[in-house]
Amino acid sequence: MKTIGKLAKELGLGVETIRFYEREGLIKQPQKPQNGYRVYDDSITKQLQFICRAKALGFTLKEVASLMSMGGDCARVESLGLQKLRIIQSKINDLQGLEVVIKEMTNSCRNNNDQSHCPIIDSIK
Amino acid sequence: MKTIGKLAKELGLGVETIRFYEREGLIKQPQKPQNGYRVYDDSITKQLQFICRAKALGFTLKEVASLMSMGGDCARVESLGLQKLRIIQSKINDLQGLEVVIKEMTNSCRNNNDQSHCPIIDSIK
DNA sequence: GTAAACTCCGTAGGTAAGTACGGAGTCAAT
DNA sequence: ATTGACTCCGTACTTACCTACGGAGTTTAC
Repeated sequence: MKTIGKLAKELGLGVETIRFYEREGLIKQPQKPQNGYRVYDDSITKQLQFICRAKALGFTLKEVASLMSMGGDCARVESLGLQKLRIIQSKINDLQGLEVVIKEMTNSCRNNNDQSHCPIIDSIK
Repeated sequence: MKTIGKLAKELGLGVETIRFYEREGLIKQPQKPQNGYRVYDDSITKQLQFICRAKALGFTLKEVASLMSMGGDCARVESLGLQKLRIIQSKINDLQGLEVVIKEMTNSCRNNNDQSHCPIIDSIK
């Protein structure tokens, strides 16, 4: 049993962030004793770790909420995962395209001897 | 010479977006004749295309403003480019990591026969 | 026993890059 | 001459995800 500050510290989150997740319906407000302070047990830690991991995997908070509400509906979870996968793959593609373009640009810059203007600026114009 | 609506249409931008870029200092407010309407010549088209291209390369509007103010300082432009390149490469890395994890997760889902719970949800818990 | 640290709540602010609104003036076509 | 489209301006709203503030009550450490 711990209070919100300890929980936050334990997970590397801000107190406000935990309250925010509660407001957003990602976690439930725990029982509060006489003094009005939130008191958490260990199950909340798992839930918050779930949220953090899913976030790290690129899911938005809304999607995390969906995932959590799906319980164990494997087909639906899988479909959300596949959808994320497609998005991630297309992002990778885009970024690799950018990588090539920017590499070319900085190379042309490196080889430029004319101080009066820059091939990147010129080419982008 | 064209008014803001035509310019916007020509570039596929919104009128408000052009006004926004003006407010942000990316482009200058053009001369306005008696009626108060903005009137643009062709040089603005190049500037806005520059902005759009740089944005497509992953530069933020602030960075675009920097680039534009650098004139032809090749070394500085190159350094901004290389910095972007590093960011892009690390993003690609991260996303490829995610790709692997999500692939594994959806695969385990696909092979799951137990309807009562989902390996993705289980593993993330 | 008192000062520091913690918690409560609701609301406001911040970021990035726009997008929308409202009321007023202006221009083009019929 | 009137309708509809266009423009002006400043401000507020949007999305996603927090972060900060203010003022009050509570707990902990010395």
